[in-house]
Amino acid sequence: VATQRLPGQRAGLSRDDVLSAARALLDEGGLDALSMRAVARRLGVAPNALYSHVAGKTELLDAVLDETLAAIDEPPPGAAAAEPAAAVLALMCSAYEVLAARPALVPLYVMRQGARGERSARFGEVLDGLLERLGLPAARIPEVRRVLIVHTIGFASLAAQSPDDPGERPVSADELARSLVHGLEWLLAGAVGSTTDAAVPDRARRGPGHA
Amino acid sequence: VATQRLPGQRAGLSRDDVLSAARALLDEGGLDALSMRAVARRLGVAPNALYSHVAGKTELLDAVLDETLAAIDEPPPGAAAAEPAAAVLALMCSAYEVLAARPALVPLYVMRQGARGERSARFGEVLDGLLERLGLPAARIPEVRRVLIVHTIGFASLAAQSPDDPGERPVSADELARSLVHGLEWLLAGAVGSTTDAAVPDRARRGPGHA
DNA sequence: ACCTGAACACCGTTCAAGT
DNA sequence: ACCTGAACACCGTTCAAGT
Repeated sequence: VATQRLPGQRAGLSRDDVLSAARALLDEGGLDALSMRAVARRLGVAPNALYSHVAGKTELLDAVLDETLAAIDEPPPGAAAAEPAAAVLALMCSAYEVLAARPALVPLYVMRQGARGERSARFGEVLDGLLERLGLPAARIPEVRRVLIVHTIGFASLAAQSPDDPGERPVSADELARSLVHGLEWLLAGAVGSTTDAAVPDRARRGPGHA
Repeated sequence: VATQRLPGQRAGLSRDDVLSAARALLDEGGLDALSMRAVARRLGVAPNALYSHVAGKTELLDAVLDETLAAIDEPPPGAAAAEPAAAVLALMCSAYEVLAARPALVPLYVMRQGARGERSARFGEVLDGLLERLGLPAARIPEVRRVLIVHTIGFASLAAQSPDDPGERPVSADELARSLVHGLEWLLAGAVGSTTDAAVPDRARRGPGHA
């Protein structure tokens, strides 16, 4: 992108160029590597050129974060209707994987209120729909949504831990994923059980270890 | 602390002075307000003077974080033996309150692997002891510990959200605390239930809403 | 041992100016 | 509308020097 330009010539930058450069820096060097000046350097422009396409660093980070959430797999409508509990598990696991794949973003997701972009909103709506289909009364849905998301993001942030600290036991990714699912099942069973006692299928109670 | 000094005179700084200055900045202006130079400014010394008492910013933050965890209330040995489930709830609620009271530290706690100081280690040991007393087999304790801590830190980070974003519904502190406890109860019930089905007392199943 | 002056290599953001 | 030069007010950290 850094083709030599004479002074006064346009760089032909687009907002997407800025976002992808930011994403690339994030993946290569983590959150520390992502500075406005580094993005500009990578694009071959002056640092302040970015402000024509982005309001500031915060907006840039929010955009990258929300864009990332687009990769979350929504459960097919059929599965949502037939097995809502399994669909919740699948949805949360997908969110976990998406965030764990871009570890540097997780602390950001935590620092903010969980991102306010449209992808994030969509994720919440899909989850709410599944919880409704599970038979939860509308009044309990915000709490259960909160609990499930906190759990999932929390485990994503565990998975995102940089291996720069060799002193601690690493906790294999496998073990972490199993704990994630176990916790989700316990939370779901508790949430549903505190309302009706027979609304969660057996397989969401036993966990994958017994499959 | 910033008494006028002639050049060449000692400032009489101690490591504790540096830590408390850092804590004060953190409480007043959040994580952004805590810079080495700001700490030095507040103490009336040159920025590099701090490096005589602290290895660097990271070590300083770790020290403040771990010191904060000292405020977590350990359950009295009697309660731990008689009502281990209730003791777990009390322990986690105390940790939640301590972290929620110093909101700026929560993202840090999340970004690191949950702090590696001795207070943090002590917290883990106490929790492990309670889980053992609950009747959990040793092999399942790491997982349950992980799940409970992720849940608690996650809710602390929710509670720590700065109110700088008036667009979202605030979610009252009360509502948040209730969700925290509900989630803890669900997780405990699930963890214990997946082993023995009668080891968790009724009150840890019903939740505080029915008290 | 503890502290300062000066410096290095960075930041995010703004302002005025150019095309 | 898009970009640059220059600047402002910051960072964390290091090095040599002073007492």
